[in-house]
Amino acid sequence: MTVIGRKRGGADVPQGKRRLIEAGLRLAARGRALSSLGLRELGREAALNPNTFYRHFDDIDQLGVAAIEEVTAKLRMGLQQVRRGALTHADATRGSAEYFLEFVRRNPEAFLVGAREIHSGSPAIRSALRRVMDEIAAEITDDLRARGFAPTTDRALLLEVGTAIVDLMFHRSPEYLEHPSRRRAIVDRWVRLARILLIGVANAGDTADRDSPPKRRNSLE
Amino acid sequence: MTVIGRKRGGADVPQGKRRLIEAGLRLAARGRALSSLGLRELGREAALNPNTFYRHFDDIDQLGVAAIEEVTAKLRMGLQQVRRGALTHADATRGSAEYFLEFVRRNPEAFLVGAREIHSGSPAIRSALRRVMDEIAAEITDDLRARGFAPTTDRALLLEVGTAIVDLMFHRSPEYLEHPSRRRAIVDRWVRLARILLIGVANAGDTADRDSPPKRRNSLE
DNA sequence: TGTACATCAGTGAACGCGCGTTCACTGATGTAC
DNA sequence: TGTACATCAGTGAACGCGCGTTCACTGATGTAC
Repeated sequence: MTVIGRKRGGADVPQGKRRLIEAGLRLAARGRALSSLGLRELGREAALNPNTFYRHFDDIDQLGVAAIEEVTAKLRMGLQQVRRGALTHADATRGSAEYFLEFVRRNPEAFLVGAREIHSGSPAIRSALRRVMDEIAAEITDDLRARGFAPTTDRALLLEVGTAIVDLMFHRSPEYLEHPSRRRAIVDRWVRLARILLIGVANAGDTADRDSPPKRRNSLE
Repeated sequence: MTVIGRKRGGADVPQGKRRLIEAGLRLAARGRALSSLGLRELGREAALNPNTFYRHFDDIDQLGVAAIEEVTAKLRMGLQQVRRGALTHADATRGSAEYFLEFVRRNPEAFLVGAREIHSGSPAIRSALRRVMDEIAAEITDDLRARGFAPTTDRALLLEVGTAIVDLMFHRSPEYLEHPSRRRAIVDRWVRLARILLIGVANAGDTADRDSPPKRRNSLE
């Protein structure tokens, strides 16, 4: 009641702004860079007057940042949901891969854009994306720890491995989305690599800072 | 002498075409997608008449493909050169990382564009990039083999690990280029991850197709 | 409860500019005989 | 060796179109008193 500058009872983001953001994601998912979208093009896609854009943004980069923040918020929420159900019964490696993929499948559009903008976008866009990726990596790491995996290994090292797993999956996810027939093989490969990384870190944790070549440790060969 | 359609005694690529390609790389390295470059803009950057473009290309995508093929050819050549010198004396892991980085440092422009276009570009661009990356991975794999690393491990699995290493380095290379002060730390991280992958594959090669969780194998913990 | 005012999302017309593209041209190099 | 012709990279002027941006407007919602 005494809140100032907050109109329309709680609907924080105006409809037109939402539609422009969604239009941006839709267009960018077709293969275009977010920053290369025209603002008349956006207006058309959103079925809005071209200059409605200026009510909400100063330029397209600003819309890009807003769009990515939508995406990452969505991802973070989706992850929380899926995680509770999927992770209770399954081995950690395959479980991690699959909850990630469930999200990818459910948000192909957002994901194609995200995977693309991680290297292209403005600093703001990139840091928003890195933030979620690091968050997922941290979740994987904590999950492993909670399951008693490699208890003597340095947590920082485990986190690096988690980050590597996320990076590998993230960068290959467009391939996953674009070739449904190869999905099985791609997932198998992810699982294999994740397992190798985990075996590696469990066996190498205590020598990771030394300079001896890895072949010295092939005791099982 | 009897070659038809081959004029000007061997100078295959006309000067203007070269200048346009180089202008494209230069502009794209500043952060723009190759496909978003204007062709008048290219003409300006190349100090050429705008429509000289049409002498050599039908559209900007075609220039993009030509540019990427230049880059990858350069990379392939650079790799061969650097490799001979660098790989004869050094442990395989660090050596591999460093010859890669030497190339990155010497061709920052081409590399920033490459890392960006791997997810954005046209199918032709992407497959050209994947080709070099797979080639590098194969070189790493063969190198490991030649050094007698993990002789009983399936070559295909070793190749997957090599590919993962290349992917990780490739995707993080813009970060490497953009933050000179963090270079040491980034390289150290690459080396650590590569070593973990190699230890992992050496220890896990024979169980990679089974479903047992990795923690069962922590015999060294 | 009513009235007057403020705020703000969205509209429609209009601007000037740079863009992609086409055209007919020039001049240099290579080829035929 | 000379002459006539073909090829092709690069030029300069011109076109019409769509773009980003500005402006003054409308109409709905919220606020003051």
